Amino acid sequence: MRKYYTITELTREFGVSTRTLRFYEDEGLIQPDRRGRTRLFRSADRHLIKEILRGRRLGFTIKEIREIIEIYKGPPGELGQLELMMTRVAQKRAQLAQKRQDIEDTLAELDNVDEACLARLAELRVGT
Amino acid sequence: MRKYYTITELTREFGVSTRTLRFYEDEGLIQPDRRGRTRLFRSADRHLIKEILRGRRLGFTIKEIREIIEIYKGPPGELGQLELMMTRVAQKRAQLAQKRQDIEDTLAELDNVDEACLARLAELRVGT
DNA sequence: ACTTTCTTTTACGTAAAAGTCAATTTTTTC
DNA sequence: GAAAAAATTGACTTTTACGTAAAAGAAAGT
Repeated sequence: MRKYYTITELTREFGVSTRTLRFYEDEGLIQPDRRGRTRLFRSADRHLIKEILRGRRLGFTIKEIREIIEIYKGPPGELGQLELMMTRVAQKRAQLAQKRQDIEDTLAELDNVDEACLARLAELRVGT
Repeated sequence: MRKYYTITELTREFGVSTRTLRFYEDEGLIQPDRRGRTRLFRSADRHLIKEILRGRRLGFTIKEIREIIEIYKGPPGELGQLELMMTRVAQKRAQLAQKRQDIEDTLAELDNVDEACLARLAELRVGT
């Protein structure tokens, strides 16, 4: 485990710009250390960035991503808090289930297209 | 099967605004008929709207959604075309696979959170 | 016919999520 | 310790995906 990552190391690893990481910091999604004014990212930050980008790929907004991250941070002690948390988890799970269904549906349609293509290819080979 | 849907029927069914549907028309994603200047949507359009919204939920851009739709429209005859098409299908499939993986990963993390919550709840019941 | 409710076009506005540019530090390297 | 390379901040711009408002043309109920 390394101690710190520089900003450019991470931009290269994840294919994002420094502006993007700075933006995520402004949004409170990550809190890199500072040495003077220079940002020093720990592996916790690196992991968070991974999660942010995952959320982004899934079409979650920054706000939604923040919600998810706050869930991870989360389980404090109190009972009411815990119930709230579990409600949130259930909501996110539902959103993800919807997305998964959307993916299955889309894949199914692509399967059809693929089959149609293959059928047409077969016809061509026989010589329509 | 009904012949036509009005724009507001569809906005209500899908929970989108008229502006949104007109925007999709401007973008060439749907092509409703016209009686005079009034739009008349057929079930083909209705189906396309479903697909557009599915893509939207998955975080695809309009451009990407258009690509998918054009794939569906597609299999013309020619060989080169078919190969291109199958390449595109493969690409979309890869994107969807990535998203699916992202979903599984996120769900796994939510499972952890859930377990942590349950464990803490159990502690509380015993009386920490 | 009259009012109400829809619908259309045109055009400007906006929020989210960065990109870009410029002007400084800061850090690194020789 | 000076020059080069990397990082920072702040401001402005851009793109996407619509929102909103205005003005006017149809449709439908009464």
